[in-house]
Amino acid sequence: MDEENDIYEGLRLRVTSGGLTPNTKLKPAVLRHDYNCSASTIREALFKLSTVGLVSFQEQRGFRVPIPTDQAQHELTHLRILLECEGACLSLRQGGIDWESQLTAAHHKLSHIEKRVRGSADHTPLFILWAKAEQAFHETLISDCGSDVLKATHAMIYQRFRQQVFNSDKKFVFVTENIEQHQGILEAALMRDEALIRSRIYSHLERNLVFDMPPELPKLPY
Amino acid sequence: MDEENDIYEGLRLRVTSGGLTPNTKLKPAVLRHDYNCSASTIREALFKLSTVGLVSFQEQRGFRVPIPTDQAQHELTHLRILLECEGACLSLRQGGIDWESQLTAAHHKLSHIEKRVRGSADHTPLFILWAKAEQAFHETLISDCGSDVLKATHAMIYQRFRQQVFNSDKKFVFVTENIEQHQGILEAALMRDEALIRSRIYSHLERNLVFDMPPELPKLPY
DNA sequence: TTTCTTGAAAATTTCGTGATTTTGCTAAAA
DNA sequence: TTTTAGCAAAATCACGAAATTTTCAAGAAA
Repeated sequence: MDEENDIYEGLRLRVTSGGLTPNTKLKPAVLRHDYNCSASTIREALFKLSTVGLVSFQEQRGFRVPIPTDQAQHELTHLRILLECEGACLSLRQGGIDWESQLTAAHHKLSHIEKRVRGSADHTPLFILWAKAEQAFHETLISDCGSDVLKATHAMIYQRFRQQVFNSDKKFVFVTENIEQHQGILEAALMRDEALIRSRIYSHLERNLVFDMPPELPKLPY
Repeated sequence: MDEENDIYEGLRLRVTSGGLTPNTKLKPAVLRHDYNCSASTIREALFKLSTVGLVSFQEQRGFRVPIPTDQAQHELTHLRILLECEGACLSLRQGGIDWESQLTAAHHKLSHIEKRVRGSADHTPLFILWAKAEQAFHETLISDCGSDVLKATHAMIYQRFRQQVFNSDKKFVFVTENIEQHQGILEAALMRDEALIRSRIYSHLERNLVFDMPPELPKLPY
C-alpha cells in the first residue's frame, strides 16, 4: 500500500486542485489507466476520499467531484475559524521557542511565494507551490496545541475548504491582502496575544463567510 | 448496499459498545460469517470505520479495536466541548419553537431512562437504550445550528468519545449527576442563555478532561 | 541464555469476473 | 412537440482466488 497511498494522494490532488469541473464523474475503470492498477484499488481510494468529504458518493451511482455551494463554503469557513482559533491559542500558550522558529520559517517560505505571485500575471503555475506553503503555515500555527484530534479534524476541514474555494466560480484563491494578513497572524503569534490572533485569523477568513454571523458570544472558563 | 449499511452499523456497535477488548484484531475472514457476506465487504466497512477513527488500521497489519488512552479521552472531550458549545449557541439563536419541543421531547425520553438506570443495580441491559437517548439529546441540542459540516463533525467526535469512555477501565458511562446536568442544559436552552448553556455543557463534560485546561480566553466578533 | 536466521502458516491486499443496477438512446404514443 | 416505454450499452458492486506481506515458532550461532 505504499503506492496505494500515492494513488490516494494523486486523486486527492486532482479533485482538490486539479482543475476538474465540479460534478465530473470519477470512473474507476477509466482512472485505473492513469495509475496502472485495477479498478478495485481506485474504488477503494475514492471511497476513502468520500468519507472525508473530498468526493461525493451515491451508492450504485459512483463517485463525483463535489459541487461547491455558498452554504458549504460558509460552513467550512466557520469551522475553520473555530478550530484554527482554538488551536492557535493553545499553541500560543504551550509552544516554545522551537514553535516560534518553525512558524517563522513557514511564514518566510509562504511570504516568498506570495510576493512572486503578486508579480506574475498568471498565478496558475505557482498555485500548487502556494497551496502547500499556505497549508504548512496554517498547520504550523496550530501544531503545538497538544491535540492530535484537533489537528486531524482541522486538516480535514482545511482540505475541503481549499477544494471548495478553488473549484468555485469566483476563484479567490489568492488576493493581495493575504500577504499582510499572514504577516499579521505571525506577529500576533510572536507577541503571544490571544485576542489579537483570534481577531486576525477571523479577519483573514472573513471574506469567505457568505452569510452574516451573529454577534459576539461569551466564552467559558477553561 | 442497504445491507452494507447494516454491516457498517453492526460493526460500529460492536467496536463502540460491544464489550470487545481494546486491541482485539478484527479479521474480515472471521467476521464475514457473522454477517453472511464476503471478506471484501467486511473490509470495506472496517475501512470506513477507520477513516472516522472508530477502528485503528495499519497497512498490511489489518484492523484493531482502538486502545483508549487518557490523552485521547482528553482531546475528544475538549473537541466535544468546543463543537457542542458552538452548535448549541447557534441553535439557541436560530432555533424556533419546533426546536424547543424536539429538545424537550429528547430530554423527556432520556430523563425517563436515566431514572430507571438509577434504580437498577446492573446498568448493562439499559445501556444501549441510554446511549441512543443520550446521543439523540446532544444531537438535538445542536440540530438547528444551520451547519451540516458542524453536525457531521460533532457526530464523529461524539462517537469516538463514547467509544473511548465505554472501552476504558473506569467505566464512567453513567453517573447520577447526569440527570441534573441534562436538566440544567435543557433549562439553559429554553432560557436562551448562551453563557449559561456554555458553562453547563462544560460542567457536564468536565470530569472527562484528564489534564488541566488553561484559563479563560476572549472571543472574537462574529 | 540470548540473538539471529529460516521457512512454513496465516493474514492482508490486489485483481478480474459475473450479477445487478443505472444510464442513454430510439421509437411509439399522446 | 412532448412524454412515455423499451431496449441496449455501460457502470457499479460483491465475490473468490492469486499474489504479496507479515507472523511466529524452531533451530543455529554467538
